[in-house]
Amino acid sequence: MIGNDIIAILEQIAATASRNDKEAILAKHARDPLLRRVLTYAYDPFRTYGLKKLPKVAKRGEGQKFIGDEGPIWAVFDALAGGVRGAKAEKLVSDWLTLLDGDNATLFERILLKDLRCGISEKTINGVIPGLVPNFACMLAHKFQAKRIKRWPVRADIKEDGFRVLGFVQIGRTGADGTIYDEKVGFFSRSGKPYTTMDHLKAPLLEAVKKLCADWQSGHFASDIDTRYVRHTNATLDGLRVVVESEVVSNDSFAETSSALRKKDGVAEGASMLVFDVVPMSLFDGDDQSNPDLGDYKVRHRLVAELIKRVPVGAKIQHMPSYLCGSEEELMALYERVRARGKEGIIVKPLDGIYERKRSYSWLKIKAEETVDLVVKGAYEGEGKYQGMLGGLLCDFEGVEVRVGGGYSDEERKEFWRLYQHDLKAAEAWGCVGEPLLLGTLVEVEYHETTPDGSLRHPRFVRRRLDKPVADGPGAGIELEAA
DNA sequence: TACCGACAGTGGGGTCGCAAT
DNA sequence: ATTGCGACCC
DNA sequence: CACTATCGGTA
Repeated sequence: MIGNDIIAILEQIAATASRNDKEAILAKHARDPLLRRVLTYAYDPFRTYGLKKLPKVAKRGEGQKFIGDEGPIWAVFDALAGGVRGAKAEKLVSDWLTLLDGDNATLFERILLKDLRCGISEKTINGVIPGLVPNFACMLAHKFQAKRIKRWPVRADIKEDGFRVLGFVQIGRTGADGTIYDEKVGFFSRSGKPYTTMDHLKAPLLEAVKKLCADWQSGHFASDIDTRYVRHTNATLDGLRVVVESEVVSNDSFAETSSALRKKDGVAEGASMLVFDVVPMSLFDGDDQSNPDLGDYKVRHRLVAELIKRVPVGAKIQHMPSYLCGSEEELMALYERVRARGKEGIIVKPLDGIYERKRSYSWLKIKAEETVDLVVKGAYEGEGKYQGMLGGLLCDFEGVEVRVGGGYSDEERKEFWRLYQHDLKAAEAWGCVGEPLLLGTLVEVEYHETTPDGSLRHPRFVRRRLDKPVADGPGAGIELEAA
């Protein structure tokens, strides 16, 4: 196949809204090497190209093409993925854009933007061609709904406002089949990106896991641990290859933690690792999202406790506090207590819950939601499927401009954009906004919390408040943004 | 038949590194 | 030194 | 992180 064929396939996939049809088209061409390479280069999250806006060039009608899955063009992607940036990168891209013909240039652009624009992504692709696109997944929570709780009591873990860190810990050992497993520890984010600022926690964590496994295999405390889990951990290497699930916080502030963890050549000295789960690493090896044989949360919670007991003194590795709750009332009372202690909220987990490598209704998060009414100061257009309608509203929050870009229905995006255009025209015609339809009106905005800069974290539109008078009178304080 | 779970695709504040200015 | 962009975290 | 829209399997 050549690039033109790939574009034709992408058009076919884009043309149908049916997910089954998209999958069928993918399946039909699943063996084509060019398609496979295109899908991988576009959707592998570990390949980034450093360009979100592509250089404009005068395209030729006829020119170079993608031919099969080989050729010099792939070196361009590899160079960008390898870190080539700036003018050098821009020249590479614009040179190729002038060489490629129309379809092939389009394909080139879509891969670089990491969006083939046909309504498929890593999940659908891997569903049809298992393992084609590299990915990483860990367990995540849904918003709390009481009806999701099937049995009481539940365990409520504290939810810290920090960073999810998964520690992959492997103890050096020769396996039954002779495979040699190195001794190593790696820290990763919830999307599988490595953290480099917590190397000082590797040795103590490794030490704790080693002791845990030694005591485990000597039958030290295994008698009261779920037999399924013991069988797995003793009969396989899983006990020596574990993933330690934690939240890392530093200096009691999300911004501080963010700064400490992102520094390129830094050590997050103040970082505390709050461990809330331990899972056999084998669960992360294959495509399976879960394995009921790997123990329920009762077992894993106990394992975390045993692990933490074996952490060398002084190392900032602790057990995330958690509490048993027997009713919804107890949950809410606990939530209020932890909020009063400055924590973000709680994560509710069933005692018999298995670890699932996906967003699961088994974990339910409760966190703060605040509401405020804001004056609309401006608006901006959306992108992609929201072109020609509202992208978001510019709102005033105590003198700080907050962009509110989510929460609208598609109908509201169209309507608000119309109203905004009307207000702009009126202002142009009369030099002022006479009776504005959108500008100067109130909208209710929900958010998580205020930020240190005085803005809103996670702002989203709830509804208009035309029923409520604007504090300073209708249309007060309107300034149209400069063109 | 009506509901709901999984996906895709929009959008936010804030932090860093890097390249251009 | 400052600014803007891209990648990531939430 | 937050949200909405859609398809298609389930209840």
